Amino acid sequence: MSEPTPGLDALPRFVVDRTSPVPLYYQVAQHLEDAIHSGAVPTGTLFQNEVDLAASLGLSRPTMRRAMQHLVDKGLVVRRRGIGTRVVQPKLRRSLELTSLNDDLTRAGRKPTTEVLSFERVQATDVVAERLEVPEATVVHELVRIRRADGEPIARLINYLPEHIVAFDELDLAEHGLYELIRRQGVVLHSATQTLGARTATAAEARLMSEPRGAALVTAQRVTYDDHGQAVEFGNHIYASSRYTFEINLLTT
Amino acid sequence: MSEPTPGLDALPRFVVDRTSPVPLYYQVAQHLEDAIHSGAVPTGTLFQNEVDLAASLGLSRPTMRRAMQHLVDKGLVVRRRGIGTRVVQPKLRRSLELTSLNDDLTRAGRKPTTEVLSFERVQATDVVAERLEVPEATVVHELVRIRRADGEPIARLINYLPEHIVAFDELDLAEHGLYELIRRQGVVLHSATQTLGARTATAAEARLMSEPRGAALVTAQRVTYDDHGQAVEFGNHIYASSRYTFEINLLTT
DNA sequence: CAGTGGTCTAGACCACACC
DNA sequence: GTGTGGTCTAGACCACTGT
Repeated sequence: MSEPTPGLDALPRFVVDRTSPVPLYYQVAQHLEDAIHSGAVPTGTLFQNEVDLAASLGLSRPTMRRAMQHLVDKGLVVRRRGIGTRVVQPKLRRSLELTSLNDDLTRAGRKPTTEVLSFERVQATDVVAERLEVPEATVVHELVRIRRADGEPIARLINYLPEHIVAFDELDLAEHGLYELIRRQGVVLHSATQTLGARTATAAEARLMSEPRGAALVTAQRVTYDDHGQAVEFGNHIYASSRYTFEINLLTT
Repeated sequence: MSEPTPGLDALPRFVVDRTSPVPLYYQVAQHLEDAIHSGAVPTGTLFQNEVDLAASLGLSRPTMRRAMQHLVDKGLVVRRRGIGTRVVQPKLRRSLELTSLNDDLTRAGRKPTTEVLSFERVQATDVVAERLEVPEATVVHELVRIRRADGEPIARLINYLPEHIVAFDELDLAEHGLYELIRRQGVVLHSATQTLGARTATAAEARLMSEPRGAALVTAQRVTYDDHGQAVEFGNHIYASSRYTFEINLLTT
């Protein structure tokens, strides 16, 4: 078995900034990540061992290890006892994140627009109450939006939120992602669980999404929780499958 | 703001086994995780501070911290400087993993069966070649399977694998998950990228999946990489949306 | 054997939250 | 203030890999 790139690694000059509030391990990790993504350290490269690397940067070994571990968690390198640290395919830019569709589209260089179809207070149905973990018939906010990219309909988003979460209005919603607005109120988002499926569009949905009759839609149901384990949002969404797919990257740790 | 469960935490008697090959931090993390999942340490509980906890277990603080960090990574607790470590809703049993459909079904208590429709060596089409990162028209293995649960068709799985990966036969495939067979050959799976979408079934597909004509199918395309960044598998799958959905749990860190 | 990463220790100082 | 977690150090010993 021949090594893809057996070369030892001489990292470009780099010194940490000990006056910066940014942790040293993070400065190092960031630097190495940039070097990998820029192609300066190609796939297959074997790093110097961590002891020498720590010494040459004037850091302790635990700090150096922490930087390395950060890269492992991101899937950028693989470490093996007795072998070393090797750069792997930098394919996974980011692991799965809790992103809003808004951000996804912006990142893809498209211009998302949002139309708020309705924004009302309603009594929670049994399904909504169960997901949000509130008593049935509790008053919650229901908001329905259409998200378009370059004018084309991408998704119809229906969200339910507990009353106390909502401190914004239609105007804010048309301009900002829902998560951004929630976070802005000091809510710390912690986790989410999402279910993806498919079904055929009803006639009304097809019209709304500019799709042919009977078109296949991607469906998504998502519940988001804050760091107290409280459900802060339940979403029930449909996506035009001809214009949007979900990408999921994962590590096999 | 009143605390959900203000009680300090008195952990049940527990001593680490210093003769075990299992790392101490892992023993501690496992013990705490069990305590959380069993309900012995309910949601909202505030842990003792890590210094005392370390002392009471006869461990150093870094080791205790490492155990804690493990729980944070799993989404079981939240830590805040100046506040403490709090148990959150243990909803996320496991984050997103690279599981085979086989395992998913077995875990759900259903009986998966696999029928191998074909298992041949073919020349890679341009799409397949691109995903597997091999030259066009390279010979690869193509295998087509139907996965059923309790007799009902759930998915049609089409996979392409580089020739050197395949050291198993149809019989193995009918009994074991594909990933299991790949791993058994010493291949270390590292990461995968998956795209989920939807489309309507063709007449043949509808028949195969016991679905009505024009039914919506969930589509999935997945490429799996080993720890050298080599693509080891490309899958192009369809799922009966009436019988299967994808569940995705994620942390917002 | 020599070289690698994996684990663990016993301290230190700092930033932040709450009283 | 006091108490919490966050960072960092300078060592030590071990387990695994390859020669």
